[in-house]
Amino acid sequence: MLEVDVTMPSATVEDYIKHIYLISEKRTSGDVSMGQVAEALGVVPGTATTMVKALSDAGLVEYAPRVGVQLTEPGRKLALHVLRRHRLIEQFLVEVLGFDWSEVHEEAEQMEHVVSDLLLERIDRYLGHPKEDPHGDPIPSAAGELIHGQVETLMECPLQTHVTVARISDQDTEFLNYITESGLSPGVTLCVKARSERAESVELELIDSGSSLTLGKGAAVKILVRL
Amino acid sequence: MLEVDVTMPSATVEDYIKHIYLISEKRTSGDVSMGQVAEALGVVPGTATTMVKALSDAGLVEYAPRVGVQLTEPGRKLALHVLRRHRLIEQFLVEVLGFDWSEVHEEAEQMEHVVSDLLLERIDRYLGHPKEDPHGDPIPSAAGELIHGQVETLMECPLQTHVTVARISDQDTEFLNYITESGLSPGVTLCVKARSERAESVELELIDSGSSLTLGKGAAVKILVRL
DNA sequence: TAAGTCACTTATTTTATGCTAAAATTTTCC
DNA sequence: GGAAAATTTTAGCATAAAATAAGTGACTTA
Repeated sequence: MLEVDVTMPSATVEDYIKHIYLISEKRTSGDVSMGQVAEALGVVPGTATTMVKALSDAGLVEYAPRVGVQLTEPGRKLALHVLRRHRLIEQFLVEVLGFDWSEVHEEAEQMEHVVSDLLLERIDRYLGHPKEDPHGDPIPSAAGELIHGQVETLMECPLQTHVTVARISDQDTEFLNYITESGLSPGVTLCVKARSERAESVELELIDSGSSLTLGKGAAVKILVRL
Repeated sequence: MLEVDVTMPSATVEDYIKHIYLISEKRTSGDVSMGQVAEALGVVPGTATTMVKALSDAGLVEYAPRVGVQLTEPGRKLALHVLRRHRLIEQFLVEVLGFDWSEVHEEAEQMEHVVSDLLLERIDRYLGHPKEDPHGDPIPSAAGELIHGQVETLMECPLQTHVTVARISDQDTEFLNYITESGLSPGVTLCVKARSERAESVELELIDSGSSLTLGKGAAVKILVRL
């Protein structure tokens, strides 16, 4: 039986926890499915099930068979700690060593599992305690708190600016299906081209796909984005 | 049977090769014994034998049973590459992030196995291509060359200055035994307090042990030190 | 020169992590 | 209600590196 040591998590364990966190960040519902975990980690579903059960035994996640997985408080702490390492390293590589932001991910992916807390705090201090990494993602604090960039609805956010879908504040399946079909899933980057208060509509451009669409006010206020 | 992949050496393989290099640096004879390897790596002799045979199959070392092990050219290249990573990282931690030289070893020990060549060269450039690490050890070049700090005999080196024993230029067992018993092994730090050309002798103080001893010219010229 | 000792080698196991493949089981969706 | 999709289970494999313990060889010592 697979066992996980919480006091000295392996790189693999850290990666599982990190990805579970990142996936649940993008979701309205609390539970992350095994399929999503497996895909994120690049393993077959059976492998993910085994590992997640081990993580559950270690107290890092709560796991409900056939429902999904969710971080416990210790798990969330670990995830944020790994993310802090990753993002501070990326920021350091870009700011200090002149890397391009597109080059740093792989490097940070390796280093995040070996840098000590001491080194991390030195890096943090050197950078002047940055709040965001080169991709604009927030850097969790040493205490394990993450200040989300401020979130606005599509009716309030600035025009002609790249924003990222953060959350859909509606649980209705029909609506969520429509959102998914329109390509407005959390994490997608878009730009509000125009907004008409009179017509109660916003015109969007999806950056990744290049497509455009128009949304009514009722829908637009349910879509939260961050800058 | 244990196998070693030369194209992507594991941290363990890198550590074995590094230690074999470091041990043979300190020795006059070319061969490193399994006992020394085992002790340096903190494993039982049987483990060292198995690993060294695998390293031999991979072409990184030449191994003669019951005689010892010696790096091949590819092995030496790898050793110097690992050492370059280790020492540049140490230098970076001290110079840029304000670490104390006594704190950096453990950290570098971990990082030396994950930093990419790209990152390493950025670090090197940032530091202005340093020749030595915080401990005074030479940093091998990217091409795999190591410029030894200049070496002088105990009859030529400056007085009242801390120097490190680099090499004993004599193969005689008796003499080497005497050197060892006197505490003058390579790596030991000492200071030449006085030198008398007339009496053909030098008076030494061993920094680590605090003890003193006097050597005749004949012996002193065989002991090479670096600043 | 025989006996003993110490270092080393060999062969075998053990431990630790993770992974796959494929069958069995649930859920979900028409 | 039955097919399809997702998930879990079972069994086993792979890899990397370590330990154990018995056997070998070579120097030492009397």
